[in-house]
Amino acid sequence: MRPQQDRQPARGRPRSQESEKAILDATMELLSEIGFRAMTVEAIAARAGASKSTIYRRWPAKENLVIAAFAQTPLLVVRGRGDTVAQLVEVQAQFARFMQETTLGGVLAALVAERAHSPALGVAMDPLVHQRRQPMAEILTRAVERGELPADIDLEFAIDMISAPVLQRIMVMGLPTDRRYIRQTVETAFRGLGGRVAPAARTGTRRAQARHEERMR
Amino acid sequence: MRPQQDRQPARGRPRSQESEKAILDATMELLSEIGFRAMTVEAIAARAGASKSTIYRRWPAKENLVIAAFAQTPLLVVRGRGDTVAQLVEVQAQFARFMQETTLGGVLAALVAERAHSPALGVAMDPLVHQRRQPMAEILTRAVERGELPADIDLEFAIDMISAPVLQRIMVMGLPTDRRYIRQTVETAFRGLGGRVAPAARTGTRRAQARHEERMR
Amino acid sequence: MRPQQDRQPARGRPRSQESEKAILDATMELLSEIGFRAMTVEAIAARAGASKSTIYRRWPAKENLVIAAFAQTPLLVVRGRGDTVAQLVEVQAQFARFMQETTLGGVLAALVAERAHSPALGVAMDPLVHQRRQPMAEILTRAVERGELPADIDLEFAIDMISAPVLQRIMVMGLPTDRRYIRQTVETAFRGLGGRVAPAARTGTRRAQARHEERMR
Amino acid sequence: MRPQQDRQPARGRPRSQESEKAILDATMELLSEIGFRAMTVEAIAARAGASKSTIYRRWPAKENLVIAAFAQTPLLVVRGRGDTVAQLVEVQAQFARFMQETTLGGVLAALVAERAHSPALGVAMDPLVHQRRQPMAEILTRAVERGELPADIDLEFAIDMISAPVLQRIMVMGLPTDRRYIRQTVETAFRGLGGRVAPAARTGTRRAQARHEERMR
DNA sequence: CAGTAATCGAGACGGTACGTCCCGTCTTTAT
DNA sequence: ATAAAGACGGGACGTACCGTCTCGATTACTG
Repeated sequence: MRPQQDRQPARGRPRSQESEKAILDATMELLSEIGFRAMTVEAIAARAGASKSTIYRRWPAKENLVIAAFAQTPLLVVRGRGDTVAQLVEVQAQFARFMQETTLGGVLAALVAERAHSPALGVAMDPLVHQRRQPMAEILTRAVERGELPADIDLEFAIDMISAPVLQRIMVMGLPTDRRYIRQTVETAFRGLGGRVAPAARTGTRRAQARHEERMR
Repeated sequence: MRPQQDRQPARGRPRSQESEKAILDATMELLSEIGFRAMTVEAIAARAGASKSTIYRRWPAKENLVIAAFAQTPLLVVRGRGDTVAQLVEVQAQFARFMQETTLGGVLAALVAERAHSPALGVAMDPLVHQRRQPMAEILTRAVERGELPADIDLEFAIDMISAPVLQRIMVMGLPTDRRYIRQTVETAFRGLGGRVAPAARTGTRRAQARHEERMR
Repeated sequence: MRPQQDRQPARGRPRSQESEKAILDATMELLSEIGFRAMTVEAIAARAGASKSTIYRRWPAKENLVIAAFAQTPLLVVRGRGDTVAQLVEVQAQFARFMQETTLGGVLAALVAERAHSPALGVAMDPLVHQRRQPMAEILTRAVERGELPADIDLEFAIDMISAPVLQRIMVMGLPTDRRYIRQTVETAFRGLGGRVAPAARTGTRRAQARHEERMR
Repeated sequence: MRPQQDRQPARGRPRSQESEKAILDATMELLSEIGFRAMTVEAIAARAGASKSTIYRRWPAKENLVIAAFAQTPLLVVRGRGDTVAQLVEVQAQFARFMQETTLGGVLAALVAERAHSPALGVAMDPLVHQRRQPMAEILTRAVERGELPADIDLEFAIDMISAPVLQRIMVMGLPTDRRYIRQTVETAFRGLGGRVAPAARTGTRRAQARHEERMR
């Protein structure tokens, strides 16, 4: 994943960065328009104004090309504003918007499906997966420091709990997912993980739980 | 999903039920061995000892064949034993075992990916998705009746919260998933949803939360 | 080279004879129009209204396809009329006309060039080569029987001497070749081989033929 | 055919003569080893230790490169020794040896095939063709002067008759060709052309003809 | 002796055709 | 009417070369 070895001064004609960008852009466009399986390398080359050999010189297969296209999408940005739940909702909402606006939910599913029978693909995808989880890890770490979450919490597990419902709804169920749903999942997971939800963030579900707890006493 | 039944007395040679079974079995085997994309209809026909036309006469395309193969897998069984969390854990564990033993996690991902660009496939898959969620709905309904969960809970949302982490871990992350992880997710989600966890089911995370709550007071 | 084994009653859909003919015809047309190297299998398929797989199912490579196309050209016909030289001229002229009208001289050269590095191609071409020489062998045999040529003549060598100049001029030199040139080569070779050229036929087969027709009345 | 000479004193780095020789040598080697069509410019460059641009700077296409490689082969040498037939046999044998030792028969065929659809190539090849025929023209001219051949003989036609059988056997038929065969063809053609064969040169065929002529009387 | 200019190697570029593979359909004989 | 067999038109695959085009590094002559 390192950019290059910065070794020998690069002999021969250097690879065209314009071509590379055009190819990755065309890939993202076609991915959105017609999906992973229907997308052909020939169509990518045609749209990018490049040749097939230029594509295959860089990426050994369609999967790797798609991963590279994904990798150049903007990272999720963590804004330190708001309480922990609000920050988590923000990150999840960014992700949800990206997946739904570009119909890339299905692409991720396709990559995931391929990975089941191609270990190399798994290795190539790992950095992307962790990149997406990193912002949440930071938010949760700060929450632990502020005493909003148990000190001995398992971060990876916590991220699973918070992110899984949104990912499942978008990618597996293919259903539209709005901010209200995201807030609900984050709050429920946060509470289940032992988090202290700020009173101002209370929502319908929150109130329902409060009523329920009252009855329990 | 059933083929044409209750029709007129069937003219000509009747369709061979042996062939149909052999085709579906071969499909499941090949799905497990080489995955959805690498699997060809010709390979299925060869392994099943059938001809391609026999396959295409029954299912219009590869996706539908795979759905049919999935549809004949055993349903999840709900055993009324144990408390609510134990029952949910049992159902999830059954599902996890099935997905991991047969490497069908990737197949589900492939179907999901295809559905993104094929509405017809979505329609065909819906019954399967709901079938899998039905046992959990029953368990949760009983839990509400016993007062273990808020009366106004959104059942579909609750199922999302409980099932998503396991599905994500198996299908999206491709990681092995044991009963301990399943128990942890179910407990955390159950608690987040306002559920009353039976004392005997306490685990590490549960205790950590207890300690945390103590400190919070 | 045998037509078929006439074995098992041919299961499955039989190969289309129309396709086969269309492919061979398209091959001959393209061969004449643009030559062997410039001719692509895709162009043949397009013109024949067939698919590439239909072509590759029958012939493993372009060379074999071209040989097959050649093989369906009409055989040289020996007419027993006239004296030996006139018959030889007639056969050579038929061949020359065929090679020049269809510009297949270059194709034969291409096949010959390929054969140098492909023994299989040599084997495939052999029958064609001998087919072309057979009529001349018959004419020469009759000439020997009539005492017009030495009894112990080497037939293959004689054919070489008679046919080589015309073949060289058309194929190697690429020059137009008329009946006068053909007559000259045949007479010269025939004389060199010890043939007795009928005195009356010297200035032209034309007069010999006139005499022959007189006798016919 | 000479490159630009007598021009201005040449600015910039001069072309490398070592590269040029290495390229032509590599071309001849590969032609012999794998033939014209299988030979790639990249393979020539690799073997010659040159780059493709160095090749294309000198020759516009593969065909021209091959012609250049041919052009540097040694010319046929005429030795004035022996009678006319012996001299002709010597020249033909030199040519046959060269074609057979280096398997360049096939290369010549490939060039000939290309020329059929590329007039420019024909022009480029012409000097080579005439070079090969020139020694025979000289021998025949001397034979005419000595009265061994008719004074009104057509030189080009005579060369066709003498050289065609050997060329056909080597290049078209791809058969090994020994000195005996060459002598036979030259004698037969020479006799057919009205030549007076020296008594010492008599061979089997010659004697057969003698016997035949005897019977004719 | 510092430019200047053409050549060198390397290798990426847009193309084009290759021969293979599989799709989903069609056509045959046998049951 | 359905079965197995297998040919069909179609179209994408990934590879291999084509002949062209940058690159930085040489290697002469020129001023």
